[in-house]
Amino acid sequence: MERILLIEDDRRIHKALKHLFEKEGYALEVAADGAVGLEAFRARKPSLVILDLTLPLVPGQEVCREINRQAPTLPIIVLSAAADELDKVLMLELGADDYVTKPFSPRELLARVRAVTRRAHHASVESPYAFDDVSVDFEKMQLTRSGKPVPLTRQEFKAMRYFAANPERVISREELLSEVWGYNCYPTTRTVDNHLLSLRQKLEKDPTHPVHFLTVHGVGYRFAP
Amino acid sequence: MERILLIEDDRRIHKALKHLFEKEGYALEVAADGAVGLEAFRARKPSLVILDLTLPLVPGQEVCREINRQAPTLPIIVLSAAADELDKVLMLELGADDYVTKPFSPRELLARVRAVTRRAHHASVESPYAFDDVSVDFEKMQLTRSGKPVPLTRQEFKAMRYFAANPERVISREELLSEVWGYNCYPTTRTVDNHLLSLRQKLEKDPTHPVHFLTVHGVGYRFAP
DNA sequence: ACACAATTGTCAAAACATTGTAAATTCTCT
DNA sequence: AGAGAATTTACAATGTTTTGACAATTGTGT
Repeated sequence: MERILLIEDDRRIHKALKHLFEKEGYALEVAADGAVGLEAFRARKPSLVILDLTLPLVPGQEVCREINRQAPTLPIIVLSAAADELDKVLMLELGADDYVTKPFSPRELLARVRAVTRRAHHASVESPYAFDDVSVDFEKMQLTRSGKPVPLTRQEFKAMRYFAANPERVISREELLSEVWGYNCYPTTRTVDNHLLSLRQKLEKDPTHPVHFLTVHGVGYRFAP
Repeated sequence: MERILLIEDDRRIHKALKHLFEKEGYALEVAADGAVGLEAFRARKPSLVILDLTLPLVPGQEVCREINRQAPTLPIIVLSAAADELDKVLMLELGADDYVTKPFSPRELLARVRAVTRRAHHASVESPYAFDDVSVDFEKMQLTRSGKPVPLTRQEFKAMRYFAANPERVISREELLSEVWGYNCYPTTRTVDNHLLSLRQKLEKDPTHPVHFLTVHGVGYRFAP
């Protein structure tokens, strides 16, 4: 999955972008200042960076130059306040691939991201998906079992989606934790089990003898459609 | 067919756009100044307006504001001579949906038109629209419930419209904010809840047990006609 | 087959997060 | 200035996730 690193201190922008980009299949990671941003860039190796110029501590220009030096091919989109009518040429020389002035619409930015990455958007598991008497519409976030709607919680849905995307493969708890729960989140392993429990109770005919959500002892779980 | 109203005094632009847009299946109507433009807007009910800022007689800003007031959901794309950032901010506040600076290529404008219409899902809500005992006329901005008129405010209307255009789909607060509230606007998410509250109170039989405006915990809202 | 260790299933309480709601405040038009 | 709308605030109500105890199960070495 495409990982985007957003280096920006305005939390409202985090919120505004987070949802849209995740809906469109990007993983958006956020860093609130330049130092954290550079660190995150090195640690997470994103496939694209969105960088605010007006950052606390380290100026955005520095960050831009540094990222560009370490990863010359990594696309960078720069955000700048409308006030500082900056030098576009200078930005491009620092390694930026495009720039957007605030205020901007999340969708405008998304369009630029698409343009810059120019990468086909693969619809991996997209709806509708079905197994047994269960059918899942990921787009609408609805799941029905023999026609009747079954409410799933957010985490259950995420887990279901991940299983659907990786059928028949054994998936470890650690993998589920990082893929479904997110990187910076380390709940007890019991958490995963409990969610599997709910999935079984909601989707298996006999929850104590699961047919679809199988456990592979000592390794993890396997989804058999 | 999608009807576009072009309010622009430069005849060369008329010519350049007319041909391309009609080839692409849009009906392009032209008004050469602001007064004629407003009249045409009222008479022809276009599904999108392309508006030049530097108009004779009535300034484009006025026209934009007026159109936005009468039809808050009608997409407006603004053309302006200079890349003046102040204008961009102002325009978006006046209700423009996108902004193209001259000189531009007709194809670029076409792309923006496509983007804006797709975003607005304009085609997918026919007016009058009806569900349950409610019927909505989005063009006249009127809503009746079992025949009796129910006054909705602007935001409520916009939200209603967005829900109607996206039935059954889970819509997050962020999506509502960026689609209904607009570009450079990041109100608290509680704002959305309060508007949902009003919609429920005005349109649900039992506002505390909504049937149409459902909440999907942890994700957002879903409209079920 | 047996005991033992490690892993997993299950439940319910606790911790946490999200949402509903009304009232207060700010904003925007007249 | 005043009315109505939009937004924020504050808190209550609700729903979800995590945790930890314990039971049940599986795997391993003898």
